[in-house]
Amino acid sequence: MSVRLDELDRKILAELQRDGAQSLDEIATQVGSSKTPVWNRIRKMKESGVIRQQTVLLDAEALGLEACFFVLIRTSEHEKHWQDAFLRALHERPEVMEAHRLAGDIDYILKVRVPNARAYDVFYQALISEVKIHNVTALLSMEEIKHTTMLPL
Amino acid sequence: MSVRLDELDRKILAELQRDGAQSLDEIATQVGSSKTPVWNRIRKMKESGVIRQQTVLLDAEALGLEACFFVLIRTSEHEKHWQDAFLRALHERPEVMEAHRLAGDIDYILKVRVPNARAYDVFYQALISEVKIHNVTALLSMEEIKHTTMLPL
DNA sequence: CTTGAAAGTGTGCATGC
DNA sequence: GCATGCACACTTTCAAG
Repeated sequence: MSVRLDELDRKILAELQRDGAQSLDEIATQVGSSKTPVWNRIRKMKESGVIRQQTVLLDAEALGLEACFFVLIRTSEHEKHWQDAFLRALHERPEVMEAHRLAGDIDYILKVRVPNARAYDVFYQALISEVKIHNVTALLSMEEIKHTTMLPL
Repeated sequence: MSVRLDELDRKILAELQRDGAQSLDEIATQVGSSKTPVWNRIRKMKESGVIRQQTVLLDAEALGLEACFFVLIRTSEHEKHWQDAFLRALHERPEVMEAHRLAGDIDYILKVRVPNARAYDVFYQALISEVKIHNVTALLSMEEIKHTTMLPL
């Protein structure tokens, strides 16, 4: 899975993470190189999947998504059939921003963004009606202290 | 905080979230409009902060960041002085991808990305030596089932 | 909103270091 | 490998209808 990257590659990635709208010339200047090598390296990193996607980050509050919950899930079901249904439900629902399978006594954690607490309840009721879940704890975020997509290089 | 957006604005945002590298012409075609109105709306949404950042998403595993922890924190300290120090520590550490202040008996949740479990321990020891923390539970992610930055519009 | 035009950028190639 | 220059098509940006 891991790919070999040198200092220059990492500098380029850092610039792209910081601002993905920069021109090749700007990036080349920032990293102390020139257009051709920067362009070739970016192309390779896109092909190899190190760079997965170019996107914009939106302001959730400005869009009226004012509630964020972390959902801790314990299940008694561990068969493949159940898991498939559960994963499908997570992928289908756009309010599920993130989902992880965990080690330990909590089986899954979700991050869910919705307009308000009522919308969370609608989501929750729909989810438990689709798949059997043993135990759920919802943690309500009062304040997003930090949120970054910039991976440490 | 909330901004009024019409159908066209939302379609534009959906396209930008899906692929932030598209040209104005492509977006205009996708949303059934033309370059100038699309350009004006994007400019306004950048100014108003609805569009916060343009960036690239990298593959954490390919970069050797193979461990992801959710950290549940209870604290006994609730004075401003303590909180300032804690927030500063979180902002300074690049491995902290996300941090929320919660309602309920758990005070904070963090999402931390590191190369391996050893690196998490280094982070953890450094954090508790900097600020006093009452109780910590770390949840280790075995598998990232879903991870999206695309907000539901 | 549409047209259109000027300035800037991405992409690719060719040269020599 | 890298820097530089060049070329063309495409894109952004913005003024005027």
